[in-house]
Amino acid sequence: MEKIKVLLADDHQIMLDGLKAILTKDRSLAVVGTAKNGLEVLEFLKKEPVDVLLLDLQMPVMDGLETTMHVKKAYPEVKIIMLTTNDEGSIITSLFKVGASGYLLKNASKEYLLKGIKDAHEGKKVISSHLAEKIIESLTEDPKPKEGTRPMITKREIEVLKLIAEEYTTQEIADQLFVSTNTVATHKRNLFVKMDVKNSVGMIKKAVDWGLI
Amino acid sequence: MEKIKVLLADDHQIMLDGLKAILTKDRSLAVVGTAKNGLEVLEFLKKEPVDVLLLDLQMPVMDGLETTMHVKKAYPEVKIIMLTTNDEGSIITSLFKVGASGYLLKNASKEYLLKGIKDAHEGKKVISSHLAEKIIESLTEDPKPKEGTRPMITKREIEVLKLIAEEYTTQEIADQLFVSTNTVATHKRNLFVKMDVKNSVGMIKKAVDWGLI
DNA sequence: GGCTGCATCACACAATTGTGTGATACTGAT
DNA sequence: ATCAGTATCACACAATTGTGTGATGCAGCC
Repeated sequence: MEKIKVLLADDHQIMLDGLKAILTKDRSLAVVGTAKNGLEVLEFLKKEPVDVLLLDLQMPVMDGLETTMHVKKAYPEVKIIMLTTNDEGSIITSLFKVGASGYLLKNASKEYLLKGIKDAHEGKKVISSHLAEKIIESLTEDPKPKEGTRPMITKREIEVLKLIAEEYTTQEIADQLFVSTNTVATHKRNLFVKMDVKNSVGMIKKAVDWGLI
Repeated sequence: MEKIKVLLADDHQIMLDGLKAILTKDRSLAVVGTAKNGLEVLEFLKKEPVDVLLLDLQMPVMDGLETTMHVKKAYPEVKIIMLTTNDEGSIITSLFKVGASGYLLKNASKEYLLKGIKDAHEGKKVISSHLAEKIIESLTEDPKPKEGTRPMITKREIEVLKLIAEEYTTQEIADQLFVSTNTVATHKRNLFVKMDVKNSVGMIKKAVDWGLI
């Protein structure tokens, strides 16, 4: 099988040497070059094809994120794995949005790194488990923590809410829930008060905002 | 050190036996009981404390998600790891929202499972790497791939649309735009047709979806 | 100069939504 | 046992929304 062509980019020479030492030990990989910043990466790509790009997030001149955007635009087939020391987390999602294939901590094990490169080359996304955790947490945490005391909305009210969002009339909702229109109207008015809105339109907007529907 | 008290819940006896066999081999864990559904889990918790709960997602009577909610409400300190055969992905986020600590595939390795239990016990979140990947992808994918085929909406209509979204009545909108209520009503009905909705609620939902407001 | 799309308005009427007020019954927690 | 919250319903009435139909003026376009 063809060797996977890897390009390394990091502003620290020691890091480059270390990575190179690790990667060249693996028969299926070939380190075809190194770069000290994003510009050098782009220069290199003009001359030679690359399969996987290992990119340090923190670099002078052109950092990892910016480099990723440029590279992905000009050479979409190149897989990019970002390396970082500290897991800032906040930029992770934007990183994947611009097309990165992976995001690993520099202290990842040798095996994990090698596996990551191969997985990325096959089109998979790779992340350190620490980072996975971080993402889950950011996914879990309420985007609006200001109103921790968000009014409590009951199960039945949610049902009504969802049906309203689906453009059903009060009558239709009543039929579906096997209750009278009066009941539905009551649920609605309670929702209006709880959510502090004037009408169904405001309610549905806020419900979307709150992730209720 | 105190052993980690683990409760297993799965509707298949074989699974319970298998898990028990694996877990009891680890000195730091103690399987304190098993349950066949969510109700049995709640029953057990009434009598005996548990550190970590291994929960099958698919169960009769009371499934994993529902059980998690109940358990977390009554015993918030209990860590819950969900086990599943197929990775549906869609419910992952809601799972973590209700307080689960982990989500693992049943075919996870023994080591991974044991590590997961210990990590969860320490308050970490654990997920199978497959699932992490899934999440990343769903996070990355563009939610609006077909913008071009949208009906053309005029400047004036957008103005009306935004004011509707802000809970103004037709009368108020007419006043703000210095036109008659009839005009506003006409804009509205044109919007209904163009956006293919039945009422203002549907319109605002779609408008949010389309990024119009 | 004619066509099309946009914005404007009118009038009438049906349908739906929103409000005020009060009532009953069940459940879970104190 | 009492109390708070939920869910249910009634009735009446005001306000608002949605619909059907038709009309005018104005711009930009071929």
